[in-house]
Amino acid sequence: MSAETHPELTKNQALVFGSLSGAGGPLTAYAILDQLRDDGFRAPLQVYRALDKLVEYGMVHRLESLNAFVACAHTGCAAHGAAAFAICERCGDVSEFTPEKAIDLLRNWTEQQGFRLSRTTIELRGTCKACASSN
Amino acid sequence: MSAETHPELTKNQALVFGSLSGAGGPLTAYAILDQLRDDGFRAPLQVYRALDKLVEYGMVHRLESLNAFVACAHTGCAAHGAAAFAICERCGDVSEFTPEKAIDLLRNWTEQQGFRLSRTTIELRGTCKACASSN
DNA sequence: CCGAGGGCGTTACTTTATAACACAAATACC
DNA sequence: GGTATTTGTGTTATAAAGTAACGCCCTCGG
Ligand SMILES: [Zn+2]
Ligand SMILES: [Zn+2]
Ligand SMILES: [Zn+2]
Ligand SMILES: [Zn+2]
Repeated sequence: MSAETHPELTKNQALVFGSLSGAGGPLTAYAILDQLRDDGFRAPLQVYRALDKLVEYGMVHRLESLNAFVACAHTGCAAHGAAAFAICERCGDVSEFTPEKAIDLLRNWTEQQGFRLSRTTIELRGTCKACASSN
Repeated sequence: MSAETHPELTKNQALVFGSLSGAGGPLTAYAILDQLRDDGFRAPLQVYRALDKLVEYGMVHRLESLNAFVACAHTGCAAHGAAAFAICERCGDVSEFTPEKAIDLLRNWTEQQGFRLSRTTIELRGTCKACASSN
């Protein structure tokens, strides 16, 4: 897994990305730091610096409502400008999807307002199917 | 100003809401705290507790990508289940709007997934018209 | 060789948010 | 009225998330 079409990650970036990919879900910066203590990580900045780059490359998304980060589910999200996330408040599961039409509508609104859009955050909170049935 | 159709605010809730309404834009919890020192506020919890209720009542929205709070622009947002925000990264201006269609599309997606939606966060970052023209 | 830029490591710090405990006021119930 | 329950409150202390500032080491293009 992980056919890297990536811009040459540095060692720290690769470690952080590995940690996030392996997690199969969102992690906070401090959780990543703890995971990487054995690899020589000592301070939050080491994590944040790597995360900044990974987000810039579209390989990692920041979940604003969770103060956490998650590996992109699409092996490189640079393609689709924006993504959306459904976050289960029961089990913590996060599904990334790409609601193109909804995003188009939002972009249309911004254009009509003369607002120059640079980043779109869409996060849905609720209960996932599994958790809803195991009521 | 402010035709109160409100669920009987307590003193602290009213103070916090007043502070936010008067600001004409988003404030962090700590900024509110500073504004209310003279009214007897001493600790963040006093602000956060009031904010929790105000958000619950739909009178205040939390801007996740800003860690800040803003008074609802529609004199009671309980009506429309979800709102969206365009946030100018230059001047900090925030416009609240209600992209019903986009929200419907998102809700449809969740329903198809069996995801029970409870809260929707839509935040658009970019440059507002005024700031974009005064390049 | 040298200078610029990028990544790195470290210390210290700021900002944002909660836990825990105790008391007061309102509400509900008999 | 008296008593339980809930809701709001004030305070101290602490946790969690994010950044500033500094100096070092590379590497790349002169
Ligand atoms: Zn993605
Ligand atoms: Zn779940
Ligand atoms: Zn609103
Ligand atoms: Zn602006």
